[in-house]
Amino acid sequence: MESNKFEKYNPSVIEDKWTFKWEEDGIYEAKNNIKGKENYFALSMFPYPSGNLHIGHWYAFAPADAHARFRRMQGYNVMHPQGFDSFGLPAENAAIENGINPSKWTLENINNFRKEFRSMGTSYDWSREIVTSDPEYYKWNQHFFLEFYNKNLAYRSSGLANWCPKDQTTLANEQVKDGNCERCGTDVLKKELPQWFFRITDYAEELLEMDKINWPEKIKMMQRNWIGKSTGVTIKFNLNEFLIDGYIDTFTTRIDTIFGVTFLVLSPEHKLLKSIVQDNQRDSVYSYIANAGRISEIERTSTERDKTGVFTGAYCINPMNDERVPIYVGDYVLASYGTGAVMGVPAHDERDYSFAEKYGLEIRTVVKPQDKLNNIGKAWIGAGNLINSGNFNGLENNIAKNSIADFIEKNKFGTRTTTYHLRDWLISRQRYWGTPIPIVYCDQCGTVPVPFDQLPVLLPDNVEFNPTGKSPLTLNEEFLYTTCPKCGIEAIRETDTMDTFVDSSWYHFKFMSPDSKDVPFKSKDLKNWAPINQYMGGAEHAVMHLLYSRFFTKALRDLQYVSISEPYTKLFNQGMLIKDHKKISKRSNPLNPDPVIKKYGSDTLRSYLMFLGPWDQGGDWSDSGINGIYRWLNRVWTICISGNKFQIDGDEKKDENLVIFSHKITKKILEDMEVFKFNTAIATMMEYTNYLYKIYEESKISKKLWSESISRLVLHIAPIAPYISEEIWRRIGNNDSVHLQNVPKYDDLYIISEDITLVIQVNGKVRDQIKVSNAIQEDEALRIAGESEKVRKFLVGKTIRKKIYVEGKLVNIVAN
RNA sequence: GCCGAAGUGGCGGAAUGGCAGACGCGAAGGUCUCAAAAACCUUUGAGCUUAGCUCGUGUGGGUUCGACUCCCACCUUCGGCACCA
Repeated sequence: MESNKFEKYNPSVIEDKWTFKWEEDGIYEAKNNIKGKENYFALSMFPYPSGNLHIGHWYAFAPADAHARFRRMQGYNVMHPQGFDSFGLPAENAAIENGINPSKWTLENINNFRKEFRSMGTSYDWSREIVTSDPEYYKWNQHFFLEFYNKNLAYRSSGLANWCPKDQTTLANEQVKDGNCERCGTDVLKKELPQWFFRITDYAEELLEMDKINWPEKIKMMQRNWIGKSTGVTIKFNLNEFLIDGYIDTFTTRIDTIFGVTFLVLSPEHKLLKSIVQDNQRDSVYSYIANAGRISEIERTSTERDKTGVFTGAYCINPMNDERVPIYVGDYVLASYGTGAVMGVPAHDERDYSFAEKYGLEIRTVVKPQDKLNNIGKAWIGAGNLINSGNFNGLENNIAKNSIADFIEKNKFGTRTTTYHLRDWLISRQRYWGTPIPIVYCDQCGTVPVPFDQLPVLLPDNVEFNPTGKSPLTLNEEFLYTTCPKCGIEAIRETDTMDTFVDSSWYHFKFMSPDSKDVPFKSKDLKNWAPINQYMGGAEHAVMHLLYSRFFTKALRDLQYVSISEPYTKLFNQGMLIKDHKKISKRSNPLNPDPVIKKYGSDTLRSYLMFLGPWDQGGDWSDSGINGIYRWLNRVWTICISGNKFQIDGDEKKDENLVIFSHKITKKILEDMEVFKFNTAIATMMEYTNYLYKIYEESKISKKLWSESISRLVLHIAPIAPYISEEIWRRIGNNDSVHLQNVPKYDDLYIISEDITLVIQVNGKVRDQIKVSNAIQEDEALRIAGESEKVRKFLVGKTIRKKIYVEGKLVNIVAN
């Protein structure tokens, strides 16, 4: 046994110690202002407290924390807060299944999460914590709801809503994926219900403006597609023959094909349908409508399904040529888009084509295909010149679009129109665990908003959970019955609660002003912190949370609560962590961090997750790979802790090489950390460790340089592995936390070395490498290259055609 | 069907016009040990007539002195959207 054997790296001891100490010293609590420092708000999308943190959570939060720590060490005054998006279905489902109180269940989970977040080594400022199910928080949801209501940004409307039969609630359009409930995957149905909406469509145009935000192009594209702007013409088809002063509006982007209309199709929900249907068709039309209401959304919108429809017996008039056009009902036409009615142009629209083919309707070509082969057996949707189109014959169809639109507007047949795929945000949920909507219904006064000074409308505690499709709050008489704020007679409350995406639409502002009680946030705080400098989270929120948040910010701006238009200046989306080719999830592919932490410690787990690959592309977990990181941290520990065996004066050449290398790795690491390339930053730290390890074994370096190099290494590691770096930092003689230090510096003077390696190629293949001075000139380089024996070998019997010189890098001799 | 991203050793990945495979895992051999583990050292893309050479970044073409990198076409995988008129 060695007598002077140094202490071994023991993660569990040092990690517990520093978690406690950091908390005690409050080193991560953000001051609103620090002289000479720029504020920096780094935010991870806050979690739903679902039980315990799994490694998927670690993958989302640990690299984000490392980046915030890096910014702090760059000298920013960083705020990196955390909170809990704690309203939502799982709590209520747990209550239904196991009889646990949702509030209790939620608070227990939050306690787990807090504890586990601490053991992750996060630098969160817990003094700003947010819990959305806390009345102190959700009263502001109600407050904003009322402000929206007063500004006509919130309204109640009856109509067909997306209905999830399993979760027993309505859903917003954004929360239906492929016709399934985004949460549970159940087929979504349509249900007629009065529901509350936020008028997000008022902001459709502004939401399309994304030039000023630094977000991944992918997310911007998804939002653009979701908003789905299209421009065209709404044109009226006269119904006088059947309905006095009646007409049907249809929206089209292809007004150039107006002369090709041979039928009209109304959606089964179209409001004029029942007034125009003729007696001999009434039975079949009514049974068709009834049937359309029964089938699920996925079935109805499946592109594979045959187009079906029924003739109504009625006709309308095409204003452009006064032709009589038969009107059908067909469920391939959606009530929710455009006007809920389409003009059928089978020759130039694939859907209309298959409908016409099925029902034997005329297919009239009005745009002549440039390539005649393309007109066989399907619709021609390409460009061409107009035929069969009256005065517009011969025009190129894209030009005709304009001319016909002008003509239509001049003759008042219709108007140019812009439509959007985006629908208003349905926020009513027929569930308990959410923010009560602050509205009272009075027989005398109608819909009455709860006055601001009566907020919050508290969510009652004792409620029967009985998922019947009615909000559980309807069963709580104490909640349900109230008096009208206006006239004082008995009235009932709105019993639906708000979509939990309302909670997360403005939470970032509350972090800036956590103590504000009388107003949601103080303008001074907003001035200090808004907008968020760096937002980090998954791409699954592209058209939900991230869209709602942008809308909310703009609405709050127009209500003069905030002065910014975009909440998140920069956005980074991490990829997905997979294991065995499957997504890691609590149920199907679990990966529990506890045994990993027990065996290796938090630092190793954090570092490994960042080392797996580029954060934005996701990672592939392997149980054996983590060994490498653990070995690395042990090596770091060894070279830093194991005492002073170095000479006062080192070897001059070795010292110089180490200095050069040190500055090089710092440059590389700083560049990589800046843009979230943790994997290559760690690889560089490993290279540096390996280099130092060799020196450590030889012991031939000056003492001063050695200790500088060790410090440099520890400072670089600090954001990635906060515990081991803190422990080493203190042990090598520092009194302040490593996390309050500045990142190491580099100087290009050291990086540009005097010698460079000149690569010499013959016909593009490397044949020699020669060390030369970095001041070398072209003619000198070419001469040296030509003299190389290795190069000459490949030039025998050949004629040199060309010589290429890339400054300071390479010579290529072309010969044949 | 449409839009987007990606495809590199046994594996995760690096290199974005100039030495392909950094860094790590795994594997093989060695040192230490009674032994094992750990640790450390060496080797590790394939092939060949092995001081060296040839081939090699999904497939096929192209641009270039030079291509993983740029252009065209295709294949595969993964995301998103999908009867949006």
